[in-house]
Amino acid sequence: MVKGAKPPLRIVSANPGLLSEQIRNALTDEIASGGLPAGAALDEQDLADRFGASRTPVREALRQLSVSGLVEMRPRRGVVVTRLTPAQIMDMFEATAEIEAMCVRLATYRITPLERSHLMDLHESSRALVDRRDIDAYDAFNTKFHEAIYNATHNSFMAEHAVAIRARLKSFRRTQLREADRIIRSREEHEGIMVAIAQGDGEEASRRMRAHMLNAASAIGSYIAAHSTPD
Amino acid sequence: MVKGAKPPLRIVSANPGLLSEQIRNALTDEIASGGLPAGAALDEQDLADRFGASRTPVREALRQLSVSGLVEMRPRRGVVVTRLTPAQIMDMFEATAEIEAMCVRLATYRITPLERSHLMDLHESSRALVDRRDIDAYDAFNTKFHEAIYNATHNSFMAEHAVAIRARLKSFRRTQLREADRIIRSREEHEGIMVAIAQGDGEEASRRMRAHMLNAASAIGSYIAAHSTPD
DNA sequence: TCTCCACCTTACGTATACACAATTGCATAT
DNA sequence: ATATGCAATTGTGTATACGTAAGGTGGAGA
Repeated sequence: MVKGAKPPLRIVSANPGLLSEQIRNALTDEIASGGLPAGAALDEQDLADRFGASRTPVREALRQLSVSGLVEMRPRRGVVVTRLTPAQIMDMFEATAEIEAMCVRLATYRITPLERSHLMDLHESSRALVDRRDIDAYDAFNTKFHEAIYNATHNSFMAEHAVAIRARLKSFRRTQLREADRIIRSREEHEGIMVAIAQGDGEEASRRMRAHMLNAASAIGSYIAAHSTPD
Repeated sequence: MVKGAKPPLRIVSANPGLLSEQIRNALTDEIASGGLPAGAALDEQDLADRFGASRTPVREALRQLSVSGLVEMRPRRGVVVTRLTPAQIMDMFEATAEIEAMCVRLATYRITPLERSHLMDLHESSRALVDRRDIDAYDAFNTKFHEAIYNATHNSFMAEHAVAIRARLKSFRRTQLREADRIIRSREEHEGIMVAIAQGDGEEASRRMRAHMLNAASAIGSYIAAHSTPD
C-alpha cells in the first residue's frame, strides 16, 4: 500500500454518489438551516465554484429543489430561495397540523405494541431535555417523536409526505421553541397525545395533535408578523 | 403607433417557455395517461431525439419528475417509469382519501356562498354525464369537482398538494369508472357530500368523502389485484 | 453443456462551449 | 433633472464532447 499515498478516495461511510445529489442535499440543508436566507439569489456559476463542480450538476440540483418548492425559478432570470409570505407560512402550518392530526389518528388504530413502547420511551426521554432547556436536543427529539408517529400509520406514502412537509418548515419551527416556556408546554401537549394513544382514542389524539401543532404555529405567528419584511 | 407592427410579444395563450418544461409536461401527460406504462425505460437520447432537443433539457425534466415520484432514477442505470406495488397504490389511495376528507371538512366551514353555488352547479351538471355514461366527460368533471373543494379550503398550500396527489393517481382512477355502475354510485356519493356541505356539517362531509374515495379505491383494488404482474 | 472471465458496447454523469435573453449602465433628449 | 432608448455585460438555456461505469457477449476452461 505504499503507492496508496494517492488521495484515499474517501468512499468511507457513504460513497459520494451523484455529484448533483450531494449538491442538492447540501443546498437543502443550507436553506432549511437558514444559512441561505429566503430571497437569496442562487448564481449557478458561484455555486459550481463553491462545490468545485461545473454548472451542470448544480442546475440539476436546483431544478429538483424547485419541485420541492424550496427555490423558485424564473426562466432566464435566475433562481432564488423561496420567499414565503406570512399567509403562505400559515397555510403550510395549518396543512401540517391537519396532516399530523390525520397521521396520529391512523397511528392510534394501527400502532404495534413494540412501536408504542418505543414511542413511550422516546417521549419519556424528552423530560430531561426540557429540564435542561436544551432546545437543540429537544428539536431533534421532536422530529424523531413525530416521525415515529408517521411510521406507525403503516402507510409509507403518508409517512414520506409528512416527513417532507415537516422538513420544509424546519427553519420556522426552530424559532418557536425559543419562545418563553414553549418547550414546557410542548412536552405537556405531547403527554396529552400519548395518553389518548394509550387509550386507543384516535379522534382525541387527533384533536390534541392538531391543537399542539396550531399552538406551535401561533407561537411563531407573532414572531413572523413582527419580523416580516415590511416590503 | 405605426411602428407597433413589432412582433406582438405573443404571450398569447402560452409562450413556448423552457424546452425542459415542455418536455416535462409532455412526459407527465404520457405517464399519467398510460402512454408510457409503468416500468418503461426512458432513454435520454431517445427522448431527446423524439423531442428534437439535446439530452440536457431531457435530463432536467427527468430529474424533476423523479422528485414528484413519477419516475425512478438508478444512478448510472437509467430512468424508468415508477412501478408501484399494489401495496403502494393502496397506500396512496388511502392517503388521498384522508386528504380529501380533510379538505372537504375545512371547505365546509370556509366555503363562500359564491363558491358553494358554483360547486352545486358543477354537481348538477354531472347528472347528464351519468345518464349518457360519458366516462371521459365524467372523469373531467370529477377533477373539477374535487378541485373546487380543494380551493374552498382557502389554503393554497393544501389545494396544490391535493391536486398534485390526485394527478399522481390519475392513471389508476380512470379504470375504476369503467367498473359496472361505479359512475352512478360515484354521483350518489357526491350527492351525499353536497348535502353535508349544505348543512354545514364538516365532519359528516368528511366521513362521506372518505367513504367515497375508499369506494373508488376498492373499485379498482380488485382490478389491480387481478391485473398485477405476478413477478 | 455450463460457468466464469475478459472485452466491448452502450448510455449515463459531468464538463465545456455557444447563443441569446434580460438587466444594467450610460448617453441623449425633453 | 428626469425619462427614454441604446449598448454592453452578465448569466441562463441548450448543445456537444468526453470519461467511465454498468451490462452484455463471446470464448475458453471445466
